[in-house]
Amino acid sequence: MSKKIRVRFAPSPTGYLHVGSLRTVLYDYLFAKHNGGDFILRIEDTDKARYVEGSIENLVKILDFMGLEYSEGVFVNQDNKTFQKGDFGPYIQSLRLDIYQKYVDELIKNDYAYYCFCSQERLGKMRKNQRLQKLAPMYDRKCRGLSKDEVQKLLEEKTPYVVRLKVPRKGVTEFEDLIYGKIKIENKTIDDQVLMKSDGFPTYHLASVVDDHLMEISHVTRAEEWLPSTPKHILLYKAFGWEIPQFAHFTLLLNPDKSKLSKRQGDVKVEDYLKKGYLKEALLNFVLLLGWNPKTEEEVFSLSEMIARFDLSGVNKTGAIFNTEKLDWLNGVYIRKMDLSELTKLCVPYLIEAELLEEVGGSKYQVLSTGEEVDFEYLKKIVALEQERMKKLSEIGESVKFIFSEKLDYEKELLIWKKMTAGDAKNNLQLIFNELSSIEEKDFQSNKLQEILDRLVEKNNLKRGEVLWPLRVALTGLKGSPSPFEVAEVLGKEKVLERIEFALELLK
RNA sequence: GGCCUCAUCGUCUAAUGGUUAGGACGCCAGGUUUUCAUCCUGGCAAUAGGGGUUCGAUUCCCCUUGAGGCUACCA
Repeated sequence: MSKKIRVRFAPSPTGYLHVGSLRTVLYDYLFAKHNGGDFILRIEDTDKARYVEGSIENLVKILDFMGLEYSEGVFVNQDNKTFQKGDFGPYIQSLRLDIYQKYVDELIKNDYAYYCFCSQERLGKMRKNQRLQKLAPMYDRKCRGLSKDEVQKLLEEKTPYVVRLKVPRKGVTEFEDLIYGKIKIENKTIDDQVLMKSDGFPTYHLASVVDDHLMEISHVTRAEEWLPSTPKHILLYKAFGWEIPQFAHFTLLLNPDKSKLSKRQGDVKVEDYLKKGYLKEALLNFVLLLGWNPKTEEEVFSLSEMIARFDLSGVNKTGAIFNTEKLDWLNGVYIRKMDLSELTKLCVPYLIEAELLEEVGGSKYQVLSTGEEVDFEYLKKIVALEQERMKKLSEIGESVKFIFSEKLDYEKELLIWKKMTAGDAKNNLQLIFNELSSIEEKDFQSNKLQEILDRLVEKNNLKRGEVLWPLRVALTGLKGSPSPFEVAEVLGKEKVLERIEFALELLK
């Protein structure tokens, strides 16, 4: 019977969720769920200076929105206050200071760690010199040789100190990474890492090892940047006499110039992408594929399909450039697949933001340009016009603006199709106008209008384009748009006739 | 500088000793369509370089080159 798989996502509350972290959480989550394990959220806030107010709440909210549900960790209640749950105490490191203190004392007692009283100033000078001499900057271990009495004296004098790991000077530390394979590092190249800072907070290294052990994490999963410090962690597990968990390091997401994905070269916040109108499904699916493949040619996966299919053997060792071209395509795929009501719900905020509508309550909306009141059902029809061509939700305002306009603005030449003359266009529009005038409002439906106009084309021995192009332009004012039948249905008889009259006027 | 890691089309990737090096996005061309989009068909496009090992290397080994990460009392 193998040990229960327990995986944690352990972000620092520095303000927002990075898209790279989104991929890491996704992999964490999928790995845990695929193996029937536990998925846990732990907040690593051991750096007071970098803490950003509200970021824990924000993080929890976004994981929740993404559907990446965890069973232990930090939850946010309705008053927006955090609380913890689980068998292993608080999952916020700043609330666990006494625990780390206890373990650090144990380390010192057993001679695996030591007090260091060196000032930051001395350390800085030391490193500068090392650099000048082309040496690797490393702590020179000055305090490692302090006698018990000396330490005692300095402690009594209240000299500020940190606690450092006593790294063996000989030997090799190695481990088997689940993604990278065997990693070997000579101990002499490992620095005597600070474990406890002078403010009484642990460093990442200590806190994560202690917590991963205490929370019974079976697989330590994190980004590649942690690969070089893993031997330090192994040394800690050994010093404590603890079982060493499995490690899996995931590659970084990259800028187009292949450096670590950063703010300077584009958006990195998950919320930025959500705001732009990317669907969570598309975003998840996209980051999934940035470093994992199913070994088949499938590419579109729902969350539950991902859980069923994900395994570490499909995870790559090469960092992937975060290039959103494919994300745009995937987003379109998901938009087209989406239920129309759902899609419309998501589009409404963008229509409001584009200042086309205003919510008046009771799922009624007011059209700002005309003052008309419309309902949700009507908005569904409008969204349906664009469902096939939309790449991002944020495009909806611009692309359906023509529906809401009181008066279209276009060049009259646009009404003329191919080799037609202005006169032809005018005649044809007149024919259409006459025909549509005689139709009842209730028959203003896409398929009926299509029949009627097809008949009109045939009767007058015209080409379809000679009728449909001028009509479409008259109704939309656009070079590219949905078909005139669909637009006419949405617009209704009165507006259709108005717009045709307006076009006829232009062609005079 | 030291340590660690990585290297297939522009991008995401498949192929772990034998394939015309496959797919997807993007791009180009054609078809469908009144237009745009969708959809369909086709095309362009890659094993960083050099040595080995082998009958045979994208694949295994070495070197070079390139790229990235780490090198904090940040995570």
